[in-house]
Amino acid sequence: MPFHPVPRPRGPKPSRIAASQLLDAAQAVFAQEGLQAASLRAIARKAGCDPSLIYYHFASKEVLFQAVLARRFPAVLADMHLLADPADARPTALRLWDVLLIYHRHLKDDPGMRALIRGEIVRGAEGLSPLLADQIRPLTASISQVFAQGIARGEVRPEIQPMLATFFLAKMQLEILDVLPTVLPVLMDVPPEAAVMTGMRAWLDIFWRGVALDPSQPLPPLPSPCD
Amino acid sequence: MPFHPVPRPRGPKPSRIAASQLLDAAQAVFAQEGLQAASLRAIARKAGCDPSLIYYHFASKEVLFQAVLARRFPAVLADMHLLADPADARPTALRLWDVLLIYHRHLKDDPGMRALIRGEIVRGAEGLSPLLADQIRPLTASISQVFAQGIARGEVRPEIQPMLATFFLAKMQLEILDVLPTVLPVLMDVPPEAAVMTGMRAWLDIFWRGVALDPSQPLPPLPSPCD
DNA sequence: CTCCTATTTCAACAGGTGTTGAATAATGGG
DNA sequence: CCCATTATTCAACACCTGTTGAAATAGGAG
Repeated sequence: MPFHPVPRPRGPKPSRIAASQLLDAAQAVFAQEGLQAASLRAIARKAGCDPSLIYYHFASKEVLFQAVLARRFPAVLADMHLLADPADARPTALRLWDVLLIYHRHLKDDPGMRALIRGEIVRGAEGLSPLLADQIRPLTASISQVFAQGIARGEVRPEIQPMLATFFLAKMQLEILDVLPTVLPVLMDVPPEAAVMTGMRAWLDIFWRGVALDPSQPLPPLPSPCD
Repeated sequence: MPFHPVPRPRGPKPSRIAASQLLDAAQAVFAQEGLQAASLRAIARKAGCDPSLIYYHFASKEVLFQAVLARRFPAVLADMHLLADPADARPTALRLWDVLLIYHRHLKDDPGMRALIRGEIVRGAEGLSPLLADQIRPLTASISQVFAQGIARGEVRPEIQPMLATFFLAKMQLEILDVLPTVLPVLMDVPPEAAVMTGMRAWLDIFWRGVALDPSQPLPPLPSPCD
């Protein structure tokens, strides 16, 4: 004889769980575990619902993952697209600084998203790359245009491959954002709260000299994001 | 009534499986799947034995993984230590290229190892497992010495912080090794088998110009690892 | 030949995984 | 008030995981 001590009520709870809440939970778990290791049960637990509910909103784990990405990317993409405007006559170094700032602005409050992007990029091409690639491609294209325009304006060495330079600049930015606050205070005499800005400037300082047609010219003054 | 069609013989096979063979198989599987995703059954299958046999030689999956690492790390450390010899009078750019080559030589076949190092570094300085920290610290110290010697010899800009430069150089190297073969063929017209070398050279080209006292001087010819 | 020990396998455990189909409850419209 | 739709849960499936205890075997020692 089966014993059901407290047959909890089925059906919708008083407070419904919106798809956005599921996305929040999914993002958090995906960020910590990665796509492969993250379990739907853990996501459901975090969202406070049954794993099956996920299948009501999303066709599969993979679709859920893609939905998490699709929620954040358009805003970053829009900013980056704006930056690539050919009419923008500011020095290329300054525009590249803006690239870093855009990354920082959109991802600083979202360590989950950073870990997610980083993890999935690193985790290898086979499984998930196609999903992520479709979102990332237009983004890197915009940055690449800034380099191409820099070459045309005689500010960037013509041997520089815009796409490759984009890859180096963006990848490093993505990788160091998380660790700067813990690493920089150890490496240099920098308080943790200033570590991100200091580290980003130091990185652009080296990178820009490596890419500029005239590296003897110092970086222009770089505005802080609060300006 | 259970039916045992062919009760295969138990006991040792004609050719015994040494612990080193298990380590080989484990390394191969860990390399392809990573620590978490690799299954003992897959390792056993590769080694041609039963999963239980692993427990005869190693206490757990984690112990097996550590044994795989312990086999690799000392060699990297020794190479890097040799490179930091102050008597080494070669151009600093060439020595930095050697840093990249050492990383590449020792880690190219071992994404599991790379993933572990990367993960531990991201997790922050204090969270680093003591075993790994003790092995990484002298490694970064060696690279840092090369930068310091470069400054002393008037080849590297004196403003460059050796530890910070080490951080940028080594972190990027660690991060791009995995993705170059899949990313570079897309970004540039480079076949996958040449992607790693091409990408490493391009990265050092930019980085060295960013760090050098006289960036107008081009990189010296960089030997391939086969030389 | 006999026994012992090191090595190897088998079978099972307890738990986790993505996924599905049916059942159920709340909600809103007619 | 009823009824259809929507949101949610339950229970189960088939499979995979790390791990363990006992059984079995081969080879060498006596």
